[in-house]
Amino acid sequence: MPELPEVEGVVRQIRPAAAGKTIRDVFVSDTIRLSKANGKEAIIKKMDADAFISRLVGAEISSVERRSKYIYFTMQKEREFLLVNHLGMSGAWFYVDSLLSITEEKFRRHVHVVLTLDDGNLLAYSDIRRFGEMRLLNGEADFPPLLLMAPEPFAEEALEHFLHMAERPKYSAKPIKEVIMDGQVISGCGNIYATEALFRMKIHPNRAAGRISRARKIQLFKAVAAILLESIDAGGSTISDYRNINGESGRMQDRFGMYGKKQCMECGTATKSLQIAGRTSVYCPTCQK
DNA sequence: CGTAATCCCCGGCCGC
DNA sequence: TGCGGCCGGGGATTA
Repeated sequence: MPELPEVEGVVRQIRPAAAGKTIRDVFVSDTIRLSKANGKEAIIKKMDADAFISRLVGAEISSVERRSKYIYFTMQKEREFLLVNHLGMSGAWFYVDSLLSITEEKFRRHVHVVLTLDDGNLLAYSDIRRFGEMRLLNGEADFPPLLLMAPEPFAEEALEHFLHMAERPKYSAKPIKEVIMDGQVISGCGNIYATEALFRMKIHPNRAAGRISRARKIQLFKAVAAILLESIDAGGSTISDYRNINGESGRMQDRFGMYGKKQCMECGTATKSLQIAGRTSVYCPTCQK
């Protein structure tokens, strides 16, 4: 499940492959077409497959950037527009000369969008569970949730934003884990990195945000940002379906102290898990208070 | 208008 | 081998 570090890795690989290239052709899978014909919003949002294709064909990809867990492809055609992609649970990009070059069958058989570039290669989007999204926008304002995202966690104003948001009344009674996973509070921190940051800080995931001192909140925010950076350096985490565009796995999962663990890596106590905001939250009942 | 709860998009995977 | 149930990011919808 790609979070900020995984998306960053993908963007760093897509950028040199895609930037400056022009899209010659676009393929959308029959699965997506059928799903949309049945009234579902499968991957391609708010637009039918043919409109999606005709808007993209002939566009030049002028830049590829990450914003939170989203990938922004800036396109130039008659006018500038954006292709905004979220990888959801299982989205993955491949830059290949042929779909047959995607060696892992479970990725190859779930390729749903293919951009044929003017260098003859393909940018293929695979999404096993189809929780990913693609939107064509004239700007962020066309999709208001983008405007509400917290600043990038490494931006100077991110800490102040975090404190301001986390101290709002609506968050004070909520479990701290739910608060740091809220994209309007911190960008890009999902279940994995929230779990790890709380473990490092020895904070119980269910502790009410309002019952954590400002000093501890500052430390917690810094722990989240540090772990995200560490993971970027390690090539991200590979949990189930994440691959980078070369089909490679990351290494950050080898450094987890808590996520997916049966025993605490610090004290050996059996870990516990509970549901917070609908997500499994693992913690050490001895270390985390 | 803001907030909270529920629904939904899916197939790999696990346990029986 | 078959099959039911679980899991989850986050927007949309409903209350």
